[in-house]
Amino acid sequence: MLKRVTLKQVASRAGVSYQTVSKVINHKVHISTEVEKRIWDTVTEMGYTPSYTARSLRIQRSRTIGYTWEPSPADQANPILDQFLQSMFNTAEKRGYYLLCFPYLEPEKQLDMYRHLIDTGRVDAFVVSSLNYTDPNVALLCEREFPFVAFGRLDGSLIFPNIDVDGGLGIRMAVEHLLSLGHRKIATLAWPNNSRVGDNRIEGYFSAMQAARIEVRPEWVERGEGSYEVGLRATTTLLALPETTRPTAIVAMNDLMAIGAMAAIRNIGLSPGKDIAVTGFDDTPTARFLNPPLTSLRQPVWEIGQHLMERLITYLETGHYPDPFEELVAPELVVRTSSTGIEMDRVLIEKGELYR
Amino acid sequence: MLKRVTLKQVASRAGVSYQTVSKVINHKVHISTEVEKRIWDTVTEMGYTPSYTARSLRIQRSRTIGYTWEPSPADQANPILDQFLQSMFNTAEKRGYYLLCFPYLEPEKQLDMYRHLIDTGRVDAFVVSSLNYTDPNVALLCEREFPFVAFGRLDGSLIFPNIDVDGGLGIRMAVEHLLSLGHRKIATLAWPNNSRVGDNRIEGYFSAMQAARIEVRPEWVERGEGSYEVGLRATTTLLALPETTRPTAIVAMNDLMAIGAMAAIRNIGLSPGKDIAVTGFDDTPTARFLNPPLTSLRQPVWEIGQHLMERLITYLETGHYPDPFEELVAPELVVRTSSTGIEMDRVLIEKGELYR
DNA sequence: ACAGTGTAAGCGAACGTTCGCATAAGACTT
DNA sequence: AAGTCTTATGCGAACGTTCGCTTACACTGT
Repeated sequence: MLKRVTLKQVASRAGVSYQTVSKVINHKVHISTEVEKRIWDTVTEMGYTPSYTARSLRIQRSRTIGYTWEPSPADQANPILDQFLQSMFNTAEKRGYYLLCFPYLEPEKQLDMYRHLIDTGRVDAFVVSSLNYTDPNVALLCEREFPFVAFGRLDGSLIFPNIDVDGGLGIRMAVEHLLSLGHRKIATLAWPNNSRVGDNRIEGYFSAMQAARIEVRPEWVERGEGSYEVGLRATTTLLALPETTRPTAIVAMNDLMAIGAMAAIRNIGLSPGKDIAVTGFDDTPTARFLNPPLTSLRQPVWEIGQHLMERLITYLETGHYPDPFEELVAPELVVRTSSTGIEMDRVLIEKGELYR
Repeated sequence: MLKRVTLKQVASRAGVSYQTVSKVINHKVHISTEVEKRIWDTVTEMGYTPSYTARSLRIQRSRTIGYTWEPSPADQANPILDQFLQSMFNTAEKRGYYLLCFPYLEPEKQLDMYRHLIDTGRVDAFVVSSLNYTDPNVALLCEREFPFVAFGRLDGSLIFPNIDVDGGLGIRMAVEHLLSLGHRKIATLAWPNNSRVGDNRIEGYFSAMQAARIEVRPEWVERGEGSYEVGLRATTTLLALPETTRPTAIVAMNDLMAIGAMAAIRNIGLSPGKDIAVTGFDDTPTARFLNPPLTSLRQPVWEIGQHLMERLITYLETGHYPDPFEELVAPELVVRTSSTGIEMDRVLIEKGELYR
């Protein structure tokens, strides 16, 4: 807080010009080993650390990357936030970068926020997530040609480097899993139309059903905003269908709707997993501990954060993005009792095998 | 990315010296209204934004606050992270500050990380959380007299501004709630000794029991590292006690152990909430959706983040902390079926009253 | 002995601000 | 009308780096 050792002080102590010290520190020049050693010794002896700000001013870079994300509603934890952030911090730090986090605001204010961070030179680039079709922030960054990478793609005219989870594939995996268990009447709890992620996921449901030559009945597709309540209500409706069309399995587009679905199943005296199969999406940490444990789809969050960050920093340092420019990764289907009815989790816990 | 408008450019266009422009922008001086208007006009016309880096270099402040936190294990979401971060971003941004987030590393490396951020002048202050008795980072900051505030207190010799949740009070509230329901044989699932937070919480159990003149039997106190498995095993042990000492209620120090406890109760054919009452701590978002919904203690996270940030920034700007220097806030007991046995949640859901 | 070559280190300038002091001009005192 | 006080603006310097150019010097080859 008090003192700050500067290049000049080090230089005068070491008996050289301060510019020479700078060059030694940055390995910019060949220098007599004797002087070099003397300089390094004084540096450590005096505890010199270059001023981040002064360096930034000179090189015109902040070595800082901006990130913001949409906060979860209070009743709903963000299952991947912690890991995603940590993976980005870690990979960024290894290359000398840090993340500047800023609040998530209403659209117009948010745009100003981005502008401000760009114009003040506070960040060199952004990471952007939870995109939707017409994301004004992405448009701004593209228009300004400001560097960024995205978690999530957008199939409009804008092109930018991104990594996305193949939600369609994930749901297809879930449906195929249910088909392999013998289910034929499979319903889905989907998001409203026109959400980028939602459309992608439900596409997997339709394509898997089509591949199995099962006609999807319109009443099997329930839509809503992804909450517990929607899952509960929609499933209650589904279960009231006549015997011939009543689904025996439910594929939810997120865990919370799946949890609601299980509650609805229990409400009418049936047993989730045994009587009606349920799957979710996200593999919320508590999914394992639900009753019954929930079959869900897990995203390779750590890898995504790491790859995004590596690509972004490579771009900042070299001026071009490494391949692949766009990457689509598969989620992993985590099978638990809610779809199979077999309580293997508990068995394994008792045998002490599940959590070595 | 390409151009940057500087003070000098604005000045020459406005026909004044660049220093004058600076003064006008910073409201540092009284100036003829005519010139002032001309300057402001050119500023907006040219889209000038002061360079954050240059300003920082000059004023020797970064207006940046550092924060890191211990990542949750993969099977356990951090229930308050999102909200805590957002509350800090928001209050910081309102006063022109941003948060720099950095990775959580092993102790020695972490100390270097803190040192580095201080010595390079990258941050003006820190927010520190999840303290334990001998936190080397806190010791470093105290020794260097570097500004910081903490989420959590430490009752050693170090004094620093902090806000903490009164975990002891929370547990006392939970125990008193159970007592009021008629329970007398109340067990607890506690953390290992010598964790700052754990010791504080269990103290509430002992004091509430003592106040009710109930002798705590040693076998009622189970300890472990706060996981689902510990909750499951410890509760299985508790339920195997002879009728006379077998607890009718279980107070867990976090939600995950409570979830394990409920599983153990179900394992022996009993019903959590009806036969054995269970309470947790943290009010994980999914707590509401468990079967039965879990009674838990909620921390006023948003207020904590906001107050911490406000106090820290006030210190940075004025040089002294506003009162109170230390603040202890009460958690809120959220009563649900796992302790009462009455399924009011479902009733209310059906009546549409719970989630207006 | 002298030009040519290579290397070690220094020098001045610049990055874009803010800050304190100097100065000019006008207004006010005496 | 000369001196003092305000007020509005300008000026130089500094914050702590990095970068490109120049200088100094020793070493080679003829």
